[in-house]
Amino acid sequence: MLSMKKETRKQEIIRVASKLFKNKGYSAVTMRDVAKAMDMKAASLYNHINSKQAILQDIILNIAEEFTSGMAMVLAKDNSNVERLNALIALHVRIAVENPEGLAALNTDWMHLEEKLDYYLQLRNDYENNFRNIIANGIENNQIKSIDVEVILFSMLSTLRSLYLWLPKKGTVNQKDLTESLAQILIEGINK
Amino acid sequence: MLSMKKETRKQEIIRVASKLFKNKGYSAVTMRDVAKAMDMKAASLYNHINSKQAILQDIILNIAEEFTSGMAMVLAKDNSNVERLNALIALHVRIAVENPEGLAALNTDWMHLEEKLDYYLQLRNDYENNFRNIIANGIENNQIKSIDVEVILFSMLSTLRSLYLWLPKKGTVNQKDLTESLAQILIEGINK
DNA sequence: TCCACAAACTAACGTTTGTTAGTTTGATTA
DNA sequence: TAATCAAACTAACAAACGTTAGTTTGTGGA
Repeated sequence: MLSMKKETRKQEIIRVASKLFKNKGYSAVTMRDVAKAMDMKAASLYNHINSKQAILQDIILNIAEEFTSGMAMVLAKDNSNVERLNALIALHVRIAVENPEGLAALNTDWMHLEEKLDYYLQLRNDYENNFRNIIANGIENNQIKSIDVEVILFSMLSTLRSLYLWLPKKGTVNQKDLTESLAQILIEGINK
Repeated sequence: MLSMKKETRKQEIIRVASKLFKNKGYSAVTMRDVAKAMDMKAASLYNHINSKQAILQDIILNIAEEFTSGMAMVLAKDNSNVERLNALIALHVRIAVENPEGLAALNTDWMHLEEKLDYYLQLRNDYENNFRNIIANGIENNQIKSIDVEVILFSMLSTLRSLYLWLPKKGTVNQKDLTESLAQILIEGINK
């Protein structure tokens, strides 16, 4: 009976809210907007959630922690640096396919986290440091071209972090194909 | 006496506002925030600008039109497709260095354009189509690897559009070096 | 049948929002 | 000196904001 649980009303509100957040951003979405999308009155939302801010925290921190544990699994395996980069590409694709709306909130509304802002920034910073170390290690060991580490890092992260933006356009995505195409482009380049 | 004009009060407000928009987003910035940053009262802003919305339009449309004319210049020259991609990388770097705050508004707040939204989307769509055609042409002529055109397009655009995010971290940037590193990564890849 | 409880409701609150109207100030020009 | 004008001000507005309090409704178990 694994994963047969029905979505609670709270989870439903958070899911609907994250869809609205994706379109207009956290600040431009009102509790009355969320309520209308749920077909109820704004005050009724508070039977299920504590505050607007709590919705944002739930959305963003769940994903941030998913990235953190994903990175931990990548580092746990004894793979080459390039294989690790491939695994990270797959991680980003998987999360983007599963929850593009949540990723939108994470990418564009993280600065509206209040009490949890520092915690989020810590997770993001740790993640970037781990990513950076893999690239730097690859350069040291002559597996990756000797280009500015920061430029490589942010070039890869920019693409991977923007996946949520154009992934929905493609209807049902073949996750494996997309991962392979991205790996090809990000690692081997496009020049023939 | 070229380019000796002093910044008008209106331009100053728009510049200050775009800096605030970059940090918190258009919706989360109030006219009183802008006023405080200008060291005046909110009502006084209206001696110089017509509305909050007009500020956003000024910021975004100026940049969008700069991309449009930049693309036109790239297409005007009789270059190879790969050379054209290089020129577009240089275009994005140049605009990002000149006006990272404005680019932030364009990338994250374009959906809050009201009357001008359709016009903006038309410019963006045209730009993407031109970019896409260059890549498709390169594949047809065997200059670019035969990978899904959409994946290549959005991989490149994601990186170029995110430049404003991490460019300020690097202090004074050597525009030429950055352009070359990016071209290397985006076109030749990072694998050795 | 009665009770409990989840989940909706109405009504209202204090605050903040973008914006307008009318006024004052201080420097430049006639 | 008097007139002009850009650019600031004070005061206020109606609307929208997140949220709270207290109440009603409908369903399932004792």
